[in-house]
Amino acid sequence: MQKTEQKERSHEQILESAERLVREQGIAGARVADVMQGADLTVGGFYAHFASKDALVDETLRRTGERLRGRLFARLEYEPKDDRAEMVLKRYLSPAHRDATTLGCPLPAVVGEVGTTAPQHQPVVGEQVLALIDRLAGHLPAGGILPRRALAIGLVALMYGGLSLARAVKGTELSDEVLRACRALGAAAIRGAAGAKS
Amino acid sequence: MQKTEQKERSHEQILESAERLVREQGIAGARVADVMQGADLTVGGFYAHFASKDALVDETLRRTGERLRGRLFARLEYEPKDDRAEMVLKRYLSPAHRDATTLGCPLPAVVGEVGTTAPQHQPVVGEQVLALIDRLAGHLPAGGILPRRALAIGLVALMYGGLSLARAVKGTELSDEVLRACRALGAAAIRGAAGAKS
DNA sequence: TGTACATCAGTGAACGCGCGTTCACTGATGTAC
DNA sequence: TGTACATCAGTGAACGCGCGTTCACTGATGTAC
Repeated sequence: MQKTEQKERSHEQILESAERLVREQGIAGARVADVMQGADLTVGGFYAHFASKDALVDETLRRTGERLRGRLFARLEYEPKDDRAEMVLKRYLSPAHRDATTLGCPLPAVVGEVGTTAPQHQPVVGEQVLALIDRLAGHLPAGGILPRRALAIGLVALMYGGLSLARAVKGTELSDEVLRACRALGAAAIRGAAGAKS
Repeated sequence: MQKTEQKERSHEQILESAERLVREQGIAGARVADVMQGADLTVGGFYAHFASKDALVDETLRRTGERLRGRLFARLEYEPKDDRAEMVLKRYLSPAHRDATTLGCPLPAVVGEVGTTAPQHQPVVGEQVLALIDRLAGHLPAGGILPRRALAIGLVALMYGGLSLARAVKGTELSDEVLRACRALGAAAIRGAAGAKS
């Protein structure tokens, strides 16, 4: 194996390890030494790949955001157009997504930190939230009770809020109840908007 | 001043300092030394008042939760019954509440941590979320498109999610937009439920 | 009433630990002649 | 083709710092006689 090739592989593995850890443990919880261990490397080598932990976290947030959107909006072409937004809602607010902490949406783990102790990541998180809103808006009906974009924003807040609360009280009855209630409220909002259209 | 009286005063001041810091900086960000400094005391005295930082945080979360509900549901008797839930929604999702980090809802600062690195506070957070849901449910119409409790849960997730996102992107256009969109979506859900009733 | 002692809230320095970051070094790979 | 040297990804120990917690001590307040 070539040297550069080897280094790119390591770089990739560091990022993948970071993606898992940030989703699971948040920003502060994803320690550099643990990230490197998860990539089968030792701490010292980290700074040959990234300028700082903050740089790694920013890159990681971009990638987890992209991957989330990829999974969330995948294979929608087989669904009727009017059902697609609700499909996304159901995927996001599923028990499977709540429990898949190493794979799912990173927002529940990081939004609170960005609002408090990690404001340096605000730009990236802003970008990712916007990207999610735009993508969802593309599957919503226009001319409903709410402007398309407003509905998309509200739904993203509902999804993020519901998933975060469900994860925070994971293991209790309330956790499943939160997911169900948010799916129902979101679906009603989407259908209400579609209904008001005709 | 009597000794016990003095100690009670200090205890109270420690708690008030912790309430401010936890809301502003989250659990990890509210350091024991800073909490004590905020109460005009030094670190060493802390353990005469609380068994551990975790114990302080639990107590703090109970108190900030109670205070939030007090403020959020205050003076509603002057509003028409049907407008009360919407009033609560507007108070929670106001720019003033977003900016009042030392006084407002503690959930945005702590829910993420409880879901990741601070699961020991799950029971208290669960209690507080439930209390908020119950209180809000009391102001919602029965017999709507969603059961009262489900609507209350969905609204709490929407409010928490909207406020958290608005705080995370504070200072950008998106921040105000999130608050507005969530208010609109929540209001539509409440009115929709009320409308379906008659 | 005054004096000696007991109590105890709070102090300040230290402890152990974990974190992000740095750096001298290693050893495998690639290059020059 | 073989040998000497250069490169560089990764190692592992150390650095400085900050955290939660502990503890010997202080000094003001309260009590006994």
